[in-house]
Amino acid sequence: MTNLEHKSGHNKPAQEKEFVKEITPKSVDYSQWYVDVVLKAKMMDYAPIKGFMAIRPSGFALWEKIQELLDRRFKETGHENAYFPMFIPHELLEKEAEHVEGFSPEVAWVTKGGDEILSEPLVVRPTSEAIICDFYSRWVQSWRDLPVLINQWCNVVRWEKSTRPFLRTSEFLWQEGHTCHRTEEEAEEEALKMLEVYREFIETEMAIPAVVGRKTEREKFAGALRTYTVEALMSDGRALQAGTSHNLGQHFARVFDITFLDQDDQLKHVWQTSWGVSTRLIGALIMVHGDDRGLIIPPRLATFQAVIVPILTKKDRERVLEAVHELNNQLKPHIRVKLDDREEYSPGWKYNDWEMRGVPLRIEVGPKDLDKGQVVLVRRDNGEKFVVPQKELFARLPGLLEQIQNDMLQKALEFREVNTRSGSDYEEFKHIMEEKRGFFLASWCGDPACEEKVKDDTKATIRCIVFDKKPENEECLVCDKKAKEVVYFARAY
RNA sequence: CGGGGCGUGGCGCAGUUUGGUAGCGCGCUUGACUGGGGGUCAAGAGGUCGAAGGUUCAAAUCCUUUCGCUCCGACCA
Repeated sequence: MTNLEHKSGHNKPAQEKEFVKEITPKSVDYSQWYVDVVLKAKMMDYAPIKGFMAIRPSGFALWEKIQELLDRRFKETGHENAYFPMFIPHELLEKEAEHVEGFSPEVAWVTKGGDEILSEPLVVRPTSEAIICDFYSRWVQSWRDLPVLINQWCNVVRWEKSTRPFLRTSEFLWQEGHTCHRTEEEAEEEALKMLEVYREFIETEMAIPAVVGRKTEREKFAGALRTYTVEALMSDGRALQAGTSHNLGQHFARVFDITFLDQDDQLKHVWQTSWGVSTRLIGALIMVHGDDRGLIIPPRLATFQAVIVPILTKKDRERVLEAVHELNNQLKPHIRVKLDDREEYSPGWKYNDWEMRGVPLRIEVGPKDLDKGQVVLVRRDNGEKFVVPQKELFARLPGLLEQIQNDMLQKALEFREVNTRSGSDYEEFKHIMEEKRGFFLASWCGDPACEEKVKDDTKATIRCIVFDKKPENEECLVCDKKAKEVVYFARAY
């Protein structure tokens, strides 16, 4: 009941007491820390329905930023946005056998419209392959109609048994790209291209280093030929699937009859891909960068990159206010800045509040600073505090924000490297999965039985099969057969 | 779906063992003094104790049923 002691404010070191007391320290209870952060930073609130949530403005702003930055990349790679219905006739979902088997346990049903019982029950989309393929079967006739490169931003519903804010909710927001191609090679290229878009986005904008690879049969998308994945390591040593890209092959094209007449006068099925990332990315952001004081948002993704906190004393109130308003106006064209000139909160209160919300940089301006022609800067990521002459501020800010972004990535990268281990000793592996977690790079024979055994023994799963890397004459980590693949193991969310 | 924890002012909790006038902290309101790391003082507002049924002179407290949340597992973005 350490947790309760903490919450009621007892038995805490004096040092900690100075800071945000509503947040349970990571070291005490990681899950509780996560929940405290999302609630206290006003990212979300629980809905009156299990597994559902409201995404509050400060959480949604992150999603908007993610949308903006990703959507730009989708457009650059030739994709267009569209929108498809939220409801899918059940018979459509049923067409692809593997697909329906994978999703039927978690679909939500609509059986009534008003007072009338529907003759054809509908399901709320858990993903849109089925309904989109139904459209594509009509839209695609000729090789001239290919490729189809469409994306949609929407919500989906999966009736989950256990849910956690952002990481797994029954309804979540995402984007799903759905493409059709003339050849297998082209589809494969598309699937890998979008995987790389995700990886690059997550690393560049979110400052989260990610490993990419292919999913095993056990872990792949229901109905896909191959599934590729972007995996990130959270600060508790568990892996999180941050994005997926599927080569669907012709599985859906066959059952939905998506055909085109090729130049050689042959009627052929298209080759398809689908790929997506969700609001789960927000969960990843929190768990990769956050600390005991709350969120830390990388500057490129931050709604506010810097917050100006004036120190308003009775005597100097007017001139400080005037100065910060001017500073705010000067900075506005160049960085996303917020002036917190509320007078009903003390500066110290604001420091804690903005730190909890993860604003990358704080700019303090008080009477002493005005006298000396300077401002005080405090970095959220490492707490570093330094004085900058006001004249230099303008020139230094962009570089400083970039520095913070880089340092955050570097820190996450180092964490991942320290927590990526490898070896061939199964006992050691079990021990590491139990004690330290993190990624474990090892060789695997390809037998699902070994994969299953690992899961039973350690709760870890194969997160992905590493691209272009084959074991050299090694045995499988689990059995004594010859290894075929190099894989990352980890306990996952 | 299994196992644990929890439902009491907006939030966090005490009170339940042993039935007897609903309490504390934070937040909120008003005012004054304050203001460089969650300020101080004063005066206030706010609760059918998750719901239903039962036992009793009397139920937050005992009994039965039920609903919800949450954590951990099994299943999944």
